[in-house]
Formats: sequence, C-alpha cells, structure tokens
Amino acid sequence: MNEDFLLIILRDLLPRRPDLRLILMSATINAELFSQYFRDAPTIHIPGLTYPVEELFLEDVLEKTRYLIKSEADNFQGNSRRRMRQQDSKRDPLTDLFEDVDISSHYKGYSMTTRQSLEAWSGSQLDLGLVEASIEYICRCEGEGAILVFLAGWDEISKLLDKIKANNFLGDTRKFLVLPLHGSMPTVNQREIFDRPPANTRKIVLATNIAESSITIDDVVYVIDCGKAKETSYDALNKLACLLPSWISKASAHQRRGRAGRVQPGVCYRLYPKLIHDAMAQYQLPEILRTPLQELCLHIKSLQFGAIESFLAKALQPPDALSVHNAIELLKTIGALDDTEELTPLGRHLCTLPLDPNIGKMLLMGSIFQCLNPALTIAAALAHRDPFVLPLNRKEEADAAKRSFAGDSCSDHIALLKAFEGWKDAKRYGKERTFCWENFLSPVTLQMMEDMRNQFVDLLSDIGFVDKSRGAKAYNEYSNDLEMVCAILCAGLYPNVVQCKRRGKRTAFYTKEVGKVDIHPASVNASVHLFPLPYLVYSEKVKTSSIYIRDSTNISDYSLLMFGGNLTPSKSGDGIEMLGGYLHFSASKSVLDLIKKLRVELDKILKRKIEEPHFDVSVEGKGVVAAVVELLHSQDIRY
DNA sequence: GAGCACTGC
Repeated sequence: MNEDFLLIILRDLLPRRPDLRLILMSATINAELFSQYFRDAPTIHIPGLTYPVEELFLEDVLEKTRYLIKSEADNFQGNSRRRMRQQDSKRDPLTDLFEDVDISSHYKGYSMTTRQSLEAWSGSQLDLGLVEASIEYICRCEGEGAILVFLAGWDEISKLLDKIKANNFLGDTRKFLVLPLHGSMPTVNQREIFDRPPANTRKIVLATNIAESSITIDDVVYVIDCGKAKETSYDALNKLACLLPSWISKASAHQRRGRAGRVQPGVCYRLYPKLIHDAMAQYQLPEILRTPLQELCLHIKSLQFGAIESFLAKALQPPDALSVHNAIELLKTIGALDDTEELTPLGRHLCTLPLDPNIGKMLLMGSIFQCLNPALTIAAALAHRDPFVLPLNRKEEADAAKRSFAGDSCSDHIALLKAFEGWKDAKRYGKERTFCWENFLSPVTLQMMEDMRNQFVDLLSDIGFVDKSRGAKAYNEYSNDLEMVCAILCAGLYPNVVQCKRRGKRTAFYTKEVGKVDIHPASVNASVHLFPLPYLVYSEKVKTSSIYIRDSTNISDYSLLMFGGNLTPSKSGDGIEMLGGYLHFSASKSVLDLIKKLRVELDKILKRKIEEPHFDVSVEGKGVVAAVVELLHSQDIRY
C-alpha cells in the first residue's frame, strides 16, 4: 500500500472515528513521518511501524572493518586474477558487470586495502570471513541490539556457525547467543529466536529468506545482507526444476534492510558493492515464468478460458511457449486432457483437488484401489512439505531414523507413511513430543498433514469417491499391502520414472529427459547399492549442484505395466514399449498377451469408476483387482 | 553427500 495514502487514511479517519481500530498487518510506515501527523495522538501500536535504517555497501563495510578479501586465485601465479575469475562457470551478469569496473578510478576516495579487497572480491562466492568480520565489528564497535544475517542456504548457515564457534571473541556463549534459522532445521527452543536475550548477551541470528517476511524478529538493530538467495527456476528444455543461488531483487534488498528498524533506528551492512545493488532487478521474475505449469493449465480448462496457449499468451508476462507445451503434454500423458486438449472425466476430478495433477491422481487411485489411508498421507506430505527435519549436528541419527521407517521398502514415500502412522500411534498415548524428537520429525508439519488428510477426505466425498457412511475399512483393504501401495504411487507419479541400471556393485539412474541423475543424499535410497526392482518413481527432480531425485520408490515392471502409461507394441521384436519407446519390456508372447489383456480389463474398470464414481470396484471389479494384486506379488527379480 | 521461502483453492 502507498505510504502517503495510508497516512491520509489514518489522519482523516482516526480523529473522526475514535472507536475505529485499524490493524495494519503488512504496511510499513516511516516512524518520523508518522509522528508528524500524530504528535498529540495517543500511542497506537502499528505492527508495520519502522525506523530509518542506515545503509552500508561492501566498500563502506571494508573501510570500517579493514577486512582484507583474499582472492581464490591468490594461490596461483600471475597478476590477472580478475580475468581468471571471468572464466569461472558460475559467473552471472551482475558479477561480470563488476569485474569490468576499473577499481582504482571508481573507488579513488577509498583506502588502499579496500581497493585491494574490491579487486579480489568475487560475486560468485560468499566470503564467510567477511561475514564473520562484519559481525565482530558490530559487536565490538556498535551499540546494543540483535544482529540478523541473511544467507543463501543451509550450507552457509552451518559453516558460519562453525566459524563463529571457533572465533576467540564471538565464540563466548555467555556474551553471544548464535541461532540458526532455516525452514527445515529443527528449532530446539523456538522462543529463543523471538525473546530478548539476557542482559549483556547479544543475539545473532543466521537466517535464510525465512526471516525476510515469514518470521519477524522484533529486536533486530543490525542486518547483514549477503545479497543472495536460492531461487527456483524452470528449465523448459530439460523439463527440469532448478534451485540455484542468485542475486536478490532491489525489492528483497529493501525488505531485508527493513528488518532492522522495528524498535529503533538500525544499520544494514550489505556485503556487495553499491554498483551491484544498483544493477539488481527491481523485482524477482514472476512466478509464472519460474514454475511448471500443469496445475495452472488444468484450471484454465476447468474455468473454460478457451485454448490454454492463447489464454496464457494474454498474461502480463506470458510464460515460454515450450513451458506451456510441456504442461499440456504432461496433462495428456496422465490422462487429464484428451488429444483435443479438452478435460477428460479424470481431468475434471483433478480440478476439484487442490493438488498437483500427479498427486491428485495418486489420491484418486488410492481411493479406487482401497489404499486410501496411505494415499492421503503421502499426498498430504508431497503437497505440503517433508515432515522430516534436518538437524545440524545429528545427521547420521536423522538419516538412520528415516531409514528405519522405510525398512527394506526402498521408498521415501513408505518412510513418510510409516512416520505419520508412528506419530498417530504416539499421539494416542500422549507421547507425541518424544516421538517427534527421537525421530527427527516436525510436529507442526505432521499436524498440518493430518488436517490436510481430513480436507482431502471431504473433497473425495464431495465428488463421490468416498462414502463416509461406509466407514474407513471399505477403502483400506490393501492399505497394508506395500506392493499395492507402491503400484498406486506408480499410477500417480508416472511419467516420473527412473531406470535403475546395474554398474558392477552399484546402480546408475537414468531418466528420459535428462539422462543420468543422482539420488538425493537425504533419500533413503541414497545408501542402497542394488535395488530389488528395476525402476523408481519420484515426485521431484531438482537441479542444484547436480540433478537429484529427491524422493523415490522402487517399483516393479508389473507396477508400470498395470499402472504406468499406455502400452504400445515395440517397433523391433515383439515386446511392449512405454514412455515413447524409452521403456521396453520383453517376455514370452503368451505372458505379454496375458499382461495386455489384464491391463485392458483394468483400464475398463478404471474408466467406468472415473465416469461413475459411485460404481463399486470391490464388487464388480473384484476378480480383475485380485488378479492385478496377485501379479504385483509375483514380481520376478531377474533384473 | 545435501536441504530458499510462501500462497491459494
């Protein structure tokens, strides 16, 4: 909201309406300006009230701290360090821009050491020593007040924490309370972040973007801004989501600075040059240009906005045509849109679920094939967030806890399921807190999952897939049958399939779009060398330092043949193909014929159920479902 | 061997 506009409302409205209470949650008002208008007014608490914050850039910070930045290239011979860095693959336009600046002329007024440091400074790599020096400078030379440090991610928080612990001055735990703040770190004592620390102790919070808007720490007087944040983007060519560090926008920088002035005037230390700040984008790229679009495309169809491409082309900043094409193809592949881009009956059901189409399909399939509870739990976790927390020091224990939930299932999704079920049991006996603590789980996330599950049941009941009067048992015949649960995961997550190929004692993983991928180290499957079954399905593939499959479940040929994509005859020989020929299945003709026949019958039942949700699969489809279950249990392990 | 953040229905 416009600041002046807000003040006018306050000035004109408040005197005439003393009974009126304005609650301004997201506005920020300059405190001096505010007091001009309200000199005689009684004190009104306005959450958005802010004080001025002085702004220092890298060059000023270097002058103050006398910190000397050492170039990574200092270890090498030669004097063209900056040129060497220009060959750095991680470089970006803003970093490049600064590399081209003539330091000695542009920073004439600055000291020799500052100019040397600016020469050595690299925009592509954060100098944690500089962060440490800035914190130390504030603690030694500036007044009281908490320090908030904005960093890009987990890694930087963790490393800086270690550095501070080892620092002779800052390592004194009586004088300094250093708190990491990251969305997936367990916070031992939540209150410590918000509370004023004991007298003579300074609070230092090492945070990600979470402190930019989600969490407000009132007593912050100093902000240290490294200028970077991890940002999602979408690579339409490789159909790949990315999570990479990038320069923040001016809007973000402004917001970070504003975190300092909530109780008194503050100071913001920016650890990048003013030149970089001035060249930053005004705002972050709109989300529509940074994410996969399948859910959006589905809703465009359900709201009858006409052809998807032409509708999205009218957006203020239209997404790339290839991104739109990818989304439409995906919706066709999972059967939500037909060849003419019209909604299918399945597509119409998916519109009613507030979920990514794949996860929505998994939920529907779970309700149809009587695995409702697992489907609800896994859908809630995938749609919301991972309930497993990531502790700083006890990584091995946390990994072990997650693996023990997975058992020998080779599935992160089963681990989620078992963790949730364990929590429900513990809750029944009032042991919820200990259970979460011992197993590295977030009680808040688990509670949210439970609420979401209830919401999903209501929605499934609205569209006729669940009849609450029949009781839970009717929908959970196969809920304890792990083969069946994995098959439902396959049905939902397809075409997100990974081929596992044996390479000696290890396994290599391949996807159709990008070829070789890695299993994310936090996955229970990261420590598995040889998988009992030849495929994995996954819900998230993200490029960070490598292309990682974040969550996966090991599945059989039969799961794919029954619940995967359409079966097509092989171009060569007499096998079966799937995923445009990427996946190939071979067996004797009689076996393949049986499989094809069974699949045809299964699809018939599924089609009828989707078109008539009240149709009872467990009665008329009993024989076919039983045959499919038997097939899933007979998976051969020749691979 | 690695984990920005939020929102809506």
